[in-house]
Amino acid sequence: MQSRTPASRATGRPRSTTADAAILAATREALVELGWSKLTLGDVATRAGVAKTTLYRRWTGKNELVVDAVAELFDELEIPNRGSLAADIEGVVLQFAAILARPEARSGLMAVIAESTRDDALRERIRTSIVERQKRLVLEGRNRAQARGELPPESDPTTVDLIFDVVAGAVVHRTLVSAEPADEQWVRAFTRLLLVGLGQAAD
Amino acid sequence: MQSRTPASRATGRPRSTTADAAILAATREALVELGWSKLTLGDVATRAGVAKTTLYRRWTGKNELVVDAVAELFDELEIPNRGSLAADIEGVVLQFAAILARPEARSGLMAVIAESTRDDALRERIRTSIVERQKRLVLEGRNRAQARGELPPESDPTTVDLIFDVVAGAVVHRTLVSAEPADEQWVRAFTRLLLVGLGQAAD
Amino acid sequence: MQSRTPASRATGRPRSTTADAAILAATREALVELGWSKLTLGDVATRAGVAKTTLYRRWTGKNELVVDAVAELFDELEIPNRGSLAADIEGVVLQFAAILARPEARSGLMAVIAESTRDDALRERIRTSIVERQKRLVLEGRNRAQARGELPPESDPTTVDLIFDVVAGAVVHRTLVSAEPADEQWVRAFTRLLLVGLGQAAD
Amino acid sequence: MQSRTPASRATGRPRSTTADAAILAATREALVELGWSKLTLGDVATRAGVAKTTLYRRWTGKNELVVDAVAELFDELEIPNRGSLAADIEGVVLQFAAILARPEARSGLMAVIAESTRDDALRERIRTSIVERQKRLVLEGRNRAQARGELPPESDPTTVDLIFDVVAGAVVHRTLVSAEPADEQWVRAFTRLLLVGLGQAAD
DNA sequence: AGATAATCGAGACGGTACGTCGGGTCTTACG
DNA sequence: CGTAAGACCCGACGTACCGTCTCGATTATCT
Repeated sequence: MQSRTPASRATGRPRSTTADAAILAATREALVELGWSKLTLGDVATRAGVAKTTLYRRWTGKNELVVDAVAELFDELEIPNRGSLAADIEGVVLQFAAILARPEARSGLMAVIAESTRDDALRERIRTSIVERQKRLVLEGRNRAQARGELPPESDPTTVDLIFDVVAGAVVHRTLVSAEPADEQWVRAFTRLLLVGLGQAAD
Repeated sequence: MQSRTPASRATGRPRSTTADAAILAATREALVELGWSKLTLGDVATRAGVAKTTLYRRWTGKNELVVDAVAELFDELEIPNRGSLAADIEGVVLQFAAILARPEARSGLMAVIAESTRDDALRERIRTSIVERQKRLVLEGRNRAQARGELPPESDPTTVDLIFDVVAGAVVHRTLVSAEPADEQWVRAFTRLLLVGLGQAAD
Repeated sequence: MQSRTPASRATGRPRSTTADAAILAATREALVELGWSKLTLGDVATRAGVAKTTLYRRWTGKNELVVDAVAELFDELEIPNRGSLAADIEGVVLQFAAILARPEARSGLMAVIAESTRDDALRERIRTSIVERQKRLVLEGRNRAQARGELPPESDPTTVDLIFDVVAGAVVHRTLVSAEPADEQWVRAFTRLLLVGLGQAAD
Repeated sequence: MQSRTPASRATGRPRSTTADAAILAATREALVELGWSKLTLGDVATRAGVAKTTLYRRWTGKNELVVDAVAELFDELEIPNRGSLAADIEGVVLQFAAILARPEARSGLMAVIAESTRDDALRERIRTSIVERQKRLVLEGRNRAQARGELPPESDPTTVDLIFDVVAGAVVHRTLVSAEPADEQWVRAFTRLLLVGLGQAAD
């Protein structure tokens, strides 16, 4: 995840193998307690039982560290096989909402996105570590729905991006901006809208 | 916008009436040049030709100031009357995307949302100043579509919230997270998805 | 004391006559509680029940105000007639020491002297308001001693200055720098030294 | 001079050894140019080529810093051996007057004394760093005069304090309060007064 | 075994911005 | 005009973190 250069490592004391995980865990812990803006790297280092030097040797700054700490959270997402497209969508959206309900995800994710608007390297890191990695969910769900015959065998690749933006964007907006819970009722209404559209939604 | 108490202002020198606008404009200018994280209140004060104390007398901190500075940007949004619901949606989404393309909106908006995850007062301020204020667009669009007969005369109030989250969330996610432009082509695809849903989208 | 211009006062509301005394009293009170460096003019104004404007209209700054407030303290000094030069000296020195034991004199006096090292106008004000005004004590004491025949009828004017510097300097140094009390025992030893000198002091 | 704890310094980067001297020199330089009240710690740090934090790590505030900066000035005092007590006194008093003629001593010394009237720790620091340290001059002068037979072999310890207060006080008062130069003529008259007293001074 | 070399904890370093405080000025409405 | 109130600009305060650096002490691999 961070920019190691394992090739040139021949001699000298090797880096502590446990430090990385300790630092990322300490980062999430600090995010929960303090939030993004009050999180300091000195504090993270102290929590991780590590010197500040060690931290800076592995990450270039606060942004990169938090991206890595947050990215891991989303790896636990999985699209369930509930027998229908609607049920599958509802399942994964609920999982996503559950992650966004955790404070380390809430403040960490939005903050690095905000920073990324002025930092191309950071944006790329986010894209690689989070966005592209989770598009697998949309792909898998579509494949399954096509196998079931619920969706036509289409192959427009931009549709995946569109759906990802709509699903992720709606859940994020609901939970973080509107600050309302994405509970089962909301998820059902959202899924219905996604499947049949506005025109038929009122049937 | 900021917490004035105009009732109790009887004595002493009155607050400068021009300072507010100058400060908000300076804030947007600084957001463009520096972005959220490098924006300092001292710098904003200097740009506005105002003392730091004057700034702190009116806003409690960076977050509140930026919320107010950004909120004004969205007031220029208007839902056009293009004759059909699809065309109306496309029009307002394009306007929204245009605002989000401006750097002062990009970094400012996301940053305050990030901070609001740990600050209830800030979240309320965002909700009042930005979110609720712009829901008027969804309401007006729906009314117009119902008058045209494009939508059934429905009155579920949560539908407005849902649509707002889906539209705003999708555009924000597209432009800021996926970091792709919300151009005409994308907007058309998104509007189609919104109107007819996934099931019919591939016709 | 302060720079009034009573000639040109013809029209308009007359200055409050009680304000001056209230301000000087408030200054001494604040000196006691806070000391020189923590004394603020805003606080003095509040204590005196007066607006800051009123204060600045009458004094140009903190230094001038404190000089005036402190100068009044020394006006109560009087050289007693105890029948002998030694007794007279001891009496006036004890009075002087008593004034220097009061906190408003301690911190106020030294502070304005310190400031006067960089401010000629302030130094002149101190000289006029305090130093020259109290040299009357030395003159009177010498005249009385000459009348008694204790001192030869000398007329070197610089001797007065010398004695004043020695007496005032010694007491100030004893109380403020060495921070020891100028009690009766010390005053007796000092007077003996002053009268008969080091050579005979050990008899 | 400042509160080092050299015992506990085992780990971490050691403090810069050159910084102390640079800071004290910068302090004296700033005292000359600006005087006490306009001297700022930020400016001193800049002059010394040092960060403000480094300065605050070693001194607790302006007062303590100036005490140390000024105290060094008096270390150059030495009582000369001119063959007689009178000549020795005149010599050291002239040296003392020369130091007090320097602006860094004038405003710095009086200001810290003024502050010390409200700050016991500061008073103690002044006493240790300046007053007690220079009493060596009186002791040495007395010993030499006793060896010469000019003074009786007396041993009252309070006499040293008394003489110190009288000499230091008189010179300080002459130069800073009366604001007249302590030139050779004045020093001669003062020494005569000190040796033979008022009674015989008019011979 | 000893040399070499990169890592480690610790903490001082030069900076930058913070949010507050006080100084002295100015602008109101009132007397 | 004087006054009380209080906003104004300005500059310094002392603190907190930043990211870098310099230590002595480890802990590996390579002679």
